[in-house]
Amino acid sequence: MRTPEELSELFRQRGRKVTPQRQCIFRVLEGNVTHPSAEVVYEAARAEMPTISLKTVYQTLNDLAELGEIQALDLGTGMARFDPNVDGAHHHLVCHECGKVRDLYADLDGLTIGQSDAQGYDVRSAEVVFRGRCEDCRTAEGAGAGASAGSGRRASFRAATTATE
Amino acid sequence: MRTPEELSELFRQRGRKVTPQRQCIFRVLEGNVTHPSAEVVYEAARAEMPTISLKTVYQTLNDLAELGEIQALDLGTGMARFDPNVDGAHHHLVCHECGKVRDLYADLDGLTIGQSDAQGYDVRSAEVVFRGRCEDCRTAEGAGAGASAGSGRRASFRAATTATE
DNA sequence: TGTCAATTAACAATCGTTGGCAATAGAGTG
DNA sequence: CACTCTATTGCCAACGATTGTTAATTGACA
Repeated sequence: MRTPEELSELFRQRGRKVTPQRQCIFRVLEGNVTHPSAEVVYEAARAEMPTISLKTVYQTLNDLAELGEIQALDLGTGMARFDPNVDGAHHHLVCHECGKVRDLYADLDGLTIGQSDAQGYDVRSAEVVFRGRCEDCRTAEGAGAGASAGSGRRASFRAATTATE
Repeated sequence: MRTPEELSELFRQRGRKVTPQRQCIFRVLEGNVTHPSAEVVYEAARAEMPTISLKTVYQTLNDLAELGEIQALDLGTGMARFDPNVDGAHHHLVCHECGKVRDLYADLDGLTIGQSDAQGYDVRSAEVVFRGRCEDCRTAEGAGAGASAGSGRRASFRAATTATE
């Protein structure tokens, strides 16, 4: 996602008006690595601007997604998550317990399929979602029995991590 | 997913009763590669058993998912899709236009991450969802302009296909 | 045969999200 | 500055998928 200033310019170019509400949402999203839901963006925005409405938040998030400045993610957590990081080459680690999401910068050059394998699909994107329990959930609750240990998992591509909530 | 007979046996073992409704749903799912939604299962079941209720369908699908006999998928199509194929090693091609899903049997040995990359997550599963427009949607509507052609995509793993709806 | 789970119908309720509406505010343009 | 037209707000209704409730009935299994 671009900077709030650049976004303002972009909105103007597209005939959209640059309102304080929208600027507020731009700021909330700037550098946000928590993959927030609309509700979370709403709360954060209200901290600065108590009268902002949930409607406007949804509206603006959709506008941004339309412009390709953020990505709406369906990670199976029950609600849309919005990711200002549109750098493409990253995927997601999702905790099935608390819903926490972490970015996974992975060397997934291999993650494309040839036309012959695409079964006629015009493939535009490939998303990988890794699911498991995050460290917090593991240490917090499951103090006793530890069945897993992730025995045979192989590391087959390089990955670099990035924060999140 | 096992055969209806085996499922019946399994249900009895678990103290669940084997009702005609459940058996009907077992049959609907047997060999079903269409990744049906609950509603679709409901319709198919009603063909055989007109009085079956949607509630029972949801109940039974959840039971089967609990037992690991089917997998509930969230493919971003707005509703849960149920996959009797639990063979693990396959992923999905989703048409963002009509929602059609195709199995993609892919050689994705590479699709595991090492403990060091898992950021403390106890990773249990990795799903890959490829999104695009299916052949039907492409030929049907987009007769004229064809911008794409999927220029630079590389084929980097073998994939075998499987039917779907 | 008897018990207890399962089913049914009909309906309310949930949750995330979108829509309508009327009134007001305010951004952009001239 | 003034005008216009979009945006915002508040409030509430509605959506679609799913789950819950209730009470009455059915039927599987021991």
